[in-house]
Amino acid sequence: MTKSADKNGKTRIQREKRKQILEAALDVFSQFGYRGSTIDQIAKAAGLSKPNLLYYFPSKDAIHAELLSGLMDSWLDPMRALNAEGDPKEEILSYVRRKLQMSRDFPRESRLFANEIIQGAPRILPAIEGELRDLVAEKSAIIQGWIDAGRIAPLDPQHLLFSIWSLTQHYADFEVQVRAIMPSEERVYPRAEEHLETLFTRMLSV
Amino acid sequence: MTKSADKNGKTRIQREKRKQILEAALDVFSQFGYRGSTIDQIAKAAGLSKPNLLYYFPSKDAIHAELLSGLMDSWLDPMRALNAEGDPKEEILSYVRRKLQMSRDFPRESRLFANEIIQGAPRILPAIEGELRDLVAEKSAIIQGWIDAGRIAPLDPQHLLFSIWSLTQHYADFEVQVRAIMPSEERVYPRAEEHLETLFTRMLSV
DNA sequence: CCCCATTTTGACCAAATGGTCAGGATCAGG
DNA sequence: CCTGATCCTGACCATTTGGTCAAAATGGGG
Repeated sequence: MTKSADKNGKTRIQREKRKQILEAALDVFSQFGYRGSTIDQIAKAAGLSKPNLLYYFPSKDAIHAELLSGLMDSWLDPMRALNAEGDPKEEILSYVRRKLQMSRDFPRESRLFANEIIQGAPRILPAIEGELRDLVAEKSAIIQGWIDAGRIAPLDPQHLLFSIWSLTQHYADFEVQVRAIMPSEERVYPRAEEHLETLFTRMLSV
Repeated sequence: MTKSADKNGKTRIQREKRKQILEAALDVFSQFGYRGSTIDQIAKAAGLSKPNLLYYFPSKDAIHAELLSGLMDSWLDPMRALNAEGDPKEEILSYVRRKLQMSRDFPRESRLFANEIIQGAPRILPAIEGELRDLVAEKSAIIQGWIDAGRIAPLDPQHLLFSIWSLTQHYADFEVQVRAIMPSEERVYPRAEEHLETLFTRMLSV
């Protein structure tokens, strides 16, 4: 009890290796989806043997579940920050910018999520029908309030949110396609940000 | 030579069964991705035994390849129809409407494509870097021409095309999420069409 | 209804996959 | 530097998977 089981219930090695494994698993799962990925692949990517990996996680499923559960929360953060008290147009534009930043900085997470949804969300449907749904309801109401007050142009708040998601996540999820079409363009994201700023500015102007 | 090998080089049964198989494979591949799908799954969905399926197609890969190659072409059709001679705003809006219709009528095809791209487009990268890239270049030039003529508001033509793709395909690829958030809403697509019409109208107005 | 081409099947195979286990290597506190 | 806990490995196992094959069933033109 003295040497092991520190405050976290884990040793230093456990913390390090678990992080390594999750990092590798993110690489693999985000590219091949759950069923298309193998424990061996993940183990190799993490620099471990398969039995060694299974010493840290009980199963393939457990790794995937841990990744997803950690993801959902941070994924919703940019939307949570949407503040009813702020300036409507600026609030929405900030949300778009934050979301685009996440596509740029965490494309693997975006693809992991996309894979899960496309395949019918077998593992996170509850979270979508719960947390996400509630959050959407809350923020839709705020946006509707802005519209009713004549502070932004009228539109469907829920579809506005869908538009924000699809426009921003596209750059991460379909990165290969984007790059194939603008190969020389190093600065995809700055241009994308400009474009989306233009788009939403025009769209929201009364 | 008399009884078999009609004009198509295939018998009636071959034509029927191959169609059945492709139909079933579309169901399965679009949901689980290539690596996540099994021949047995497809065979069962098509009402055949595995060896019987393999009598009609030489391998799992061949089925997938045939689906994808057939897809690429029809996928680009709506963009091909974009006509430099037409009214700019109406041309773009028609393109959006056609693309949204495809999401509504062929969601499995959309997801098959999305799966392929997310996973790095291992099988259709050439087509993307070829046909698609050329078509984008061509249509971007047309749009740029409209902008230069002051007929639509200025914006980045390539990113405009990305926006059209992402906004419309989202309703097919993330259908589960959309439905989870608007479960009561039977009329997702009519509303989506209205929303996108509003969005692009505002965006393109000088 | 005969006969050959076409279609279908069950049995089979090698490789891959998720997971287990006993024992050996290593680490760190005393 | 000893000792028990932690960490790691090779060997192993059952199941799944992509694919083959010989032989049986079926079909349809003559």
